[in-house]
Amino acid sequence: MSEQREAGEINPGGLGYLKGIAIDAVIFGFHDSQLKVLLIEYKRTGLFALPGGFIRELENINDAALRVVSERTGLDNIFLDQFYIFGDYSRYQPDEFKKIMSAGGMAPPDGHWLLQRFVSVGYYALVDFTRAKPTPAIIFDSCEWYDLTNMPPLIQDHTQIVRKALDTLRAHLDDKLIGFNLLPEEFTMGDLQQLYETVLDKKLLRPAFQRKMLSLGILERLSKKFSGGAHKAPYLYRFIK
Amino acid sequence: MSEQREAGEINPGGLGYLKGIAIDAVIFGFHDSQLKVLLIEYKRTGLFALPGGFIRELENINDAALRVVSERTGLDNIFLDQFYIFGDYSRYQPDEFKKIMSAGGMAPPDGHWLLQRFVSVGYYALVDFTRAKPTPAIIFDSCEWYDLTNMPPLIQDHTQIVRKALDTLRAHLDDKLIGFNLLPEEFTMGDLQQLYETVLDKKLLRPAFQRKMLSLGILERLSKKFSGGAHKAPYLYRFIK
DNA sequence: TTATTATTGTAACACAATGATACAATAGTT
DNA sequence: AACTATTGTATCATTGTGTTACAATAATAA
Repeated sequence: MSEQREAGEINPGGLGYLKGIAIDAVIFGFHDSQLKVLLIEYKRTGLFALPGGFIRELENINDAALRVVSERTGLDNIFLDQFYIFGDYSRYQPDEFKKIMSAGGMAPPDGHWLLQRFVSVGYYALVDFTRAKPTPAIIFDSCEWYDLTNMPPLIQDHTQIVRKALDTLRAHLDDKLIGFNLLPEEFTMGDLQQLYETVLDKKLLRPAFQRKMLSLGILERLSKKFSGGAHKAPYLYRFIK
Repeated sequence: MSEQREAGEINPGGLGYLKGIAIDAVIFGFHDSQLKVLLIEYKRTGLFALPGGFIRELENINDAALRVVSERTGLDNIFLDQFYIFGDYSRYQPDEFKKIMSAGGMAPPDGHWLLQRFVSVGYYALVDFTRAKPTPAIIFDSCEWYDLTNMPPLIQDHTQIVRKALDTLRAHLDDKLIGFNLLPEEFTMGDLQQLYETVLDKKLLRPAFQRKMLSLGILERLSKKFSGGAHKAPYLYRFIK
């Protein structure tokens, strides 16, 4: 990241990047029975946004998205899925970006490539909260986790992008079996159920949930046990694949 | 379409269109127990491709896709869904497009905007085969239906785009109840089952299929009957919504 | 050591959904 | 009026899920 140009960095010339296309990443984490989203704050603006970036001229879009998520979380081998492209003309709000660039110490001319209309490719990522290391870029004041239920207002249509990402996550949670990407390597059945209940925002019946999960044949019981409170200790599980 | 510039038309200056982004539409039809795809053939090239187009500077991407499908089929109120954006660098094959433009009577300079790298937003449409009127643009030799199982080779990655569209259609057929968009207004339970069997490429049990469909409460029995062969006549149904 | 307590793992039953077979009800044809 | 192919649906078996119940712990307290 030292020599190489960062995705979040504003490149005055736009050299080396595709114009008119950006990537926005909804990076989900799970902690304390809460779904979290990683948000960045542009320097000296108080404006919050999804981590994003641009696509290099020789780069696949999916690789650019991996790069963006990797730069913000420090993680590789991430679950990442492209879920929608946001291409309404009404997204085009150059004033907001002008403010961001000005606060960043640039006086962008009106025809600047970053002030033209942009289309955003939306990706959502599922990461292990305990392993992610939120990392701001130079032009950010911060890069931190926020409760999904307690996000600050976001620039542009980023709030709707988060909303659509959540809808997609919910729809895919069961049939694509992607939930475990949000958990650490080892976890209890209770952890897994809490994750499902949080994502789907509804209570599930414990016996049915356990039966279903075990019947899928994707869980390895580690025969180890927890040491916790005054009660029977749960088994730890690991996803096999 | 006379005054207004067509989406399929090659615009030498690229004025009025977003650069670097195109739309490709996989337009599905259903006829004779076969899934059909609408393909165009570029003039004097023998090159087949998906109907596509570009996005006007003031146009929403979804509207551009509607326009493309409408121009090729003559239909409005179409079921249309954006399913993926194809953004690999390896898609960039300027020679193929150079050939198309040359055959169209243009000698494109090397820096021409249509010879730059493009990203394609993939849409799939479900239309009533009996109502669609395939309509070529000026630069096409033809615009016709092809059996999904018997398509000519397509330019670029268009065959993969069709493949991914079909995967998406299969995944959504049941849970989004979109199949009826491929049928005419009135149809028999047998028609509907044949459609499902063709799309999913597997046999279904007649009693179970009928029970399931009727239990959904989305079918209106028209109490009319067919006059066909030497057997009991089936009811006609219509989707209600 | 032995109760106590909270929680886990799973058995057991009810109910719903689906797979599969059977058969009566036709719309023609012979 | 008998025959034939197909439709509509009843029926039963099987599977999956919702729900209740309870034995098996892992600490803590007596």
